[in-house]
Amino acid sequence: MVTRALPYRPHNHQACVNQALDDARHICQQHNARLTPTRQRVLELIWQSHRPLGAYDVLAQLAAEGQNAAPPTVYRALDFLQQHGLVHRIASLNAFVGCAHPGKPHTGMFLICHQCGNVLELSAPAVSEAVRAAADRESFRTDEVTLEISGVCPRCQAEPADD
Amino acid sequence: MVTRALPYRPHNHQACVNQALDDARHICQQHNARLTPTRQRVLELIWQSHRPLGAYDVLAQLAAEGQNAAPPTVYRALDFLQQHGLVHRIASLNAFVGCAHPGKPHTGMFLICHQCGNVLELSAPAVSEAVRAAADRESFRTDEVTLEISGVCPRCQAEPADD
DNA sequence: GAAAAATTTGAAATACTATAACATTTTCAG
DNA sequence: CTGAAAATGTTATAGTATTTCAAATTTTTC
Ligand SMILES: [Zn+2]
Ligand SMILES: [Zn+2]
Ligand SMILES: [Zn+2]
Ligand SMILES: [Zn+2]
Repeated sequence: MVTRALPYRPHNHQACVNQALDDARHICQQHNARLTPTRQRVLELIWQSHRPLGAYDVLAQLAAEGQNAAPPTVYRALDFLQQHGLVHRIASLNAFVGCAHPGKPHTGMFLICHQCGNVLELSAPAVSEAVRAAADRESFRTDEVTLEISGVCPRCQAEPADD
Repeated sequence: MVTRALPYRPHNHQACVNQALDDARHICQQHNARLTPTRQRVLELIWQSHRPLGAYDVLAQLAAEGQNAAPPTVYRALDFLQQHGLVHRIASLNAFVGCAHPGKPHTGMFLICHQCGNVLELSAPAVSEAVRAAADRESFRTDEVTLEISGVCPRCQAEPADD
């Protein structure tokens, strides 16, 4: 298992980006999918930090770079990246974040710090198991799980809390 | 504990509505909050079924009844109802559903059938516990949990599945 | 009960998020 | 090369939510 940096701790983030791009190239090759320049650029923009980015934020940055971009440009790229498990959509924020465990099957659980905005994606088998069990008990067939925890990360808890 | 009807089974739904209104009156009294006519009407509209309703659906129905209503009218009422734990927002649907356990503290877990659209709100202590434990392990302070399961309810699994 | 304060509602505009529809270009297999 | 498939460009529009300021209503205080 690859150890990943904690989003809210200072770290060599360029390593995160490089890893994400490597993973993406790998996965797209496996899937016979094309990581076109736009798709790759959107992925890079999403990975510029561990904070979820809105589609229109991505759009603004693409436009600033002189790219001919309209909303569908971004949404298509994001759809593609989601489909191949490279980014996740955070429903409670209407925003997108890079997947921390691409390739591995996982049901994401997101710890969202509403102070610093960073998101940590956990894979918590015990939680997934409990969710599955609860759904089973109702004879409910689970297709997708949205699990987003909003709160305060350790780093922000320690800080003076300016607001 | 009060037993509630299962959303996707035929039941005397008027009882659900009456219960919800009774609960609302009770809770608002306890909170020294005013269940004004608009707020009550919005709650009734939300409770017209166990399917989440979009804010603009509520708006359309209010308008059809001749009420002078604009988007803020509805969003204000929904905010109020959420604040007092009478309705929940389903982030993955941008829609609102009546709370099945008003008054009792609970972290909702929603089983959303994407075939019939009905939502069952579970209180699953084992899941809540697992979520809390996973967050604790990361020293993350949990404020809000969004847990939405999309899938197929027992009734729709049994049916021929027309689509 | 009247005046002041607080809460709620009305109304218009606007911001933000996402998709539809169709034309054009690029890629790739045969 | 050529035709089919995939990806992108472009314009318009749909859907969701908030900002702002004014007016009305309810509650509190005197
Ligand atoms: Zn990083
Ligand atoms: Zn933080
Ligand atoms: Zn019912
Ligand atoms: Zn169903």
